[in-house]
Amino acid sequence: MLRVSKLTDYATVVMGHLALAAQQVHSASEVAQCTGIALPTTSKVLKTLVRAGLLRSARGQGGGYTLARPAEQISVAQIVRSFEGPVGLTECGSSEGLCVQESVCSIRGNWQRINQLVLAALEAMTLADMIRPAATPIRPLARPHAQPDLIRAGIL
Amino acid sequence: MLRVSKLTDYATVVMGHLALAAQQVHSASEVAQCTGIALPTTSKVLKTLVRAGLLRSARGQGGGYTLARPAEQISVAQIVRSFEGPVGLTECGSSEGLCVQESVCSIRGNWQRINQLVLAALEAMTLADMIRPAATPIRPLARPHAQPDLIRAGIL
DNA sequence: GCAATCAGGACTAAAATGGTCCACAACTGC
DNA sequence: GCAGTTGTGGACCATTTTAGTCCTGATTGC
Repeated sequence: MLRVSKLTDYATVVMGHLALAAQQVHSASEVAQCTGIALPTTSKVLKTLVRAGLLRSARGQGGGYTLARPAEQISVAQIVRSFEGPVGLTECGSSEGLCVQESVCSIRGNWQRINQLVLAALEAMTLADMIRPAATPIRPLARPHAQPDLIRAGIL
Repeated sequence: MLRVSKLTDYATVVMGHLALAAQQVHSASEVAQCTGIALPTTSKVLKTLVRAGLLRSARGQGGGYTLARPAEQISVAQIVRSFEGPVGLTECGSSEGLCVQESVCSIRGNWQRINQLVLAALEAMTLADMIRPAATPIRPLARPHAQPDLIRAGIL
């Protein structure tokens, strides 16, 4: 459904939680409790984020997780990539002989452009933006311009 | 992997094929042959597109499929929606008690904004654009044509 | 040493996806 | 009206992906 996996979704929630108290160390069980995500799953998410370099971890008593960088320097795209791999709406790379016609190939090329737009959207939003209440637009101009598109498309 | 389903991918190829000779009627087998997609699958895709109102069909000898509207009036978003349902990167609607914290809720809200950007990108690209050769194929960043799209969408 | 905590990976269950097939309905041409 | 062609709708199955759990081991602090 053109959707991000649940793990990715959890990851943004988890990262958001850590970002709210960025200076302190959070254990997996604390994060699980505060976010309402089951502990084993939370743990899995945290481990993945460490491997992706977005979190730092410390073992032993008093150990836990902290952001590897300030929230302003962590983009949603980075979080998504940690779980979904390189962002790409179509397979494209793994061609299956579909590209027998130039029409097909032009379509593939154009999918790339769409990819770039999506990627740019994910790149532009930082973790710091995510924990900011949604009502406040990050870029004041974004709203008024996006709205007409939606209306034009008959979605709203 | 934040990707559109294969059926959706096929659909853009199929729609592209029909758009290249929009005035003539294409049978399912002709489309299958020209696109290289297996006939039963092609048929499934075509049926879905008819039900979505993007194609018109005619039965019997000399029957087949044609675009319901000019290619300029068919957006990629409409094609995607036919197969993926309403575009949304996160579940959000089907809340599972994750929204126990305001931090979480702000994150959900911000996901909505990302959704809107993605949607705008899909909305902005029409079928007519898709069959136009991607002038400069597959080069990340700074393409003269992509740039205005990003600005219009409020991303840059 | 012991308890707390993360690390890595195996494993399972459930769901989504892709793909095929069939019986039927509608249309065309003769 | 009949035969052949073409779309319709839905059932069905195999495969892959995803989500989630659990276990064993390593590291750290007291």
